[in-house]
Amino acid sequence: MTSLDEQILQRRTNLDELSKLGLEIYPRKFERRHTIAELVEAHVQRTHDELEGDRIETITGGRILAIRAFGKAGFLVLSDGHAKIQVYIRMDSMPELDFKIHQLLDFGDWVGVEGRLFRTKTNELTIWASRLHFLAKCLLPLPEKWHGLTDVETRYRQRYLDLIVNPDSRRVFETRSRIIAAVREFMTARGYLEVETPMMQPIAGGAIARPFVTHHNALDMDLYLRIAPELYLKRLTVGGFEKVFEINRNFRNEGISTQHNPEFTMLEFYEAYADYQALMRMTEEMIATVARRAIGTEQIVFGDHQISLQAPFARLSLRDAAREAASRRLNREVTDADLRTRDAAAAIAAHLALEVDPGDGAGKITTTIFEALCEDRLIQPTFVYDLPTEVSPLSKQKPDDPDTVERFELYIGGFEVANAFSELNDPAEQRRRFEAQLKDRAGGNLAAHEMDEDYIRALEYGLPPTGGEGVGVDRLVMLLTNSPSIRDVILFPLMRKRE
RNA sequence: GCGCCUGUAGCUCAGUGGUAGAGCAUUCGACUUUUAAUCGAAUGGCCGUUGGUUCAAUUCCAACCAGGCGCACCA
Repeated sequence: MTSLDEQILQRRTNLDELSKLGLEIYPRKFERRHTIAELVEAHVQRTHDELEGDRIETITGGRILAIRAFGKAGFLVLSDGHAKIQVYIRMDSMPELDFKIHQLLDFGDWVGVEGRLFRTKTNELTIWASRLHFLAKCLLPLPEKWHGLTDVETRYRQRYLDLIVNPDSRRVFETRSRIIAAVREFMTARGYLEVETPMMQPIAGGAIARPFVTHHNALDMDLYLRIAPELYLKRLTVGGFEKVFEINRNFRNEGISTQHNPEFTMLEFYEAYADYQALMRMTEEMIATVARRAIGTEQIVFGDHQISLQAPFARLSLRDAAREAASRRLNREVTDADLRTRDAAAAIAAHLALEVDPGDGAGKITTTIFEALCEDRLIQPTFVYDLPTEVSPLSKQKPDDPDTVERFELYIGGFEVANAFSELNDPAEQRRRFEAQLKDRAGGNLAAHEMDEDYIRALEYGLPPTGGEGVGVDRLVMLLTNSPSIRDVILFPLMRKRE
């Protein structure tokens, strides 16, 4: 028999023995007078003498995280997830039955306790148990108390174990919840309406990415899991909702990395009458505000870096960034004209040993140069603005420069956190952009945008000047919780199936 | 998809071409204020899977499975 089998058998035997004592081994409810967190918060400052004077009686419950038994007495450590408290068990302080229950408990079981608060010799806040109630059995052995669970695969596949034994992991997800609440509060306070748009879409639009395909049986229709809510949210702006936002999942059928999970959470919002400059100001305020509310500071530590999220953030044009980085790297002057000429840009990329597709134009190549040379160096929050039109099928061009759009990406910690632009609202130009994407698609780029006739029709009804933005919520959580991998901030990241 | 690394007890980790090791956990014994409780004893292994080399493989080699990191794709 293996150690695992043996330990499971022992726990089952203990459960059988509990049953033989006449207990309901899966009781239906237990009424707590206080949670453990409430007890700790209310009494952690109280001294031994104060507690003896007050005689505070409580009824509480939790999972057993430690058992230290010695003969006719012992200690349990109970957790309610937020806080821990010690319980003192004495044979002569409780009914015989309750003490027998104590002898059949295993690490991980759920119990309820009645008793009085006191402080031990070592000054630990403790419940002196007068009753012990069995609530549920943990039939499988838990990871070790001291080293905890470090195997990342088990942490992701069996997140419940991670949450039981690794308080830091639990804290990440509590912070995640606060971050999302703070974002929602920020948007709502600014008069934004929260909406939900389709996750299953007949045309996967609003981003450049490969979608997941699914099928509706009754309609016998293929559908795509959305890669972005963008085109639907802008339809709402056409419909007269001037400020809308959605916080929800997007699905992109692409590689997995420390910064990419196939499903990820995005805040996306649209504001009529705003342009990308207004969105930059709003974004830096939002990120600073959310950081303050969720973690209490704008100064964060991310890996080896100290990052200040205090507004205003740096601003850098993409062409300038690419030009300067390429000039430095090649040790010669690269001009703006070089980056705007296909052949010159391609030659520069070649010198930089960057791969360029034959179909890539000057704008795409400039973006490639930027991504290779600049992206991971943008540690402090930086708006990279004025992107090439070629890589921005839904953004509005600059009035004096049709090759450039009013768009920015926000970089923090070396990766992209947000992407925003003045929305293209000219239906004729939008049709031309879609057609360019179709050409790209015909050339084999499965991520290129499809034609969306209904979206063009919506624009024909009139989209007011509008600014729109997407914020990668998971990445924001990574930054604010100092998590190096997106999987550390997603409760159940996608894993390969295992038999 | 490519490259590098990892997989040994429930957990955390050592280790070796010749019958497999520790700590915690588990079991038994002692113990009525411990807190990584302590003390004594014991149990627990298809060394990821399948092949190959070898007298002999957990160890060397290959493929596969799973994971991590990097690249690519992208947010």
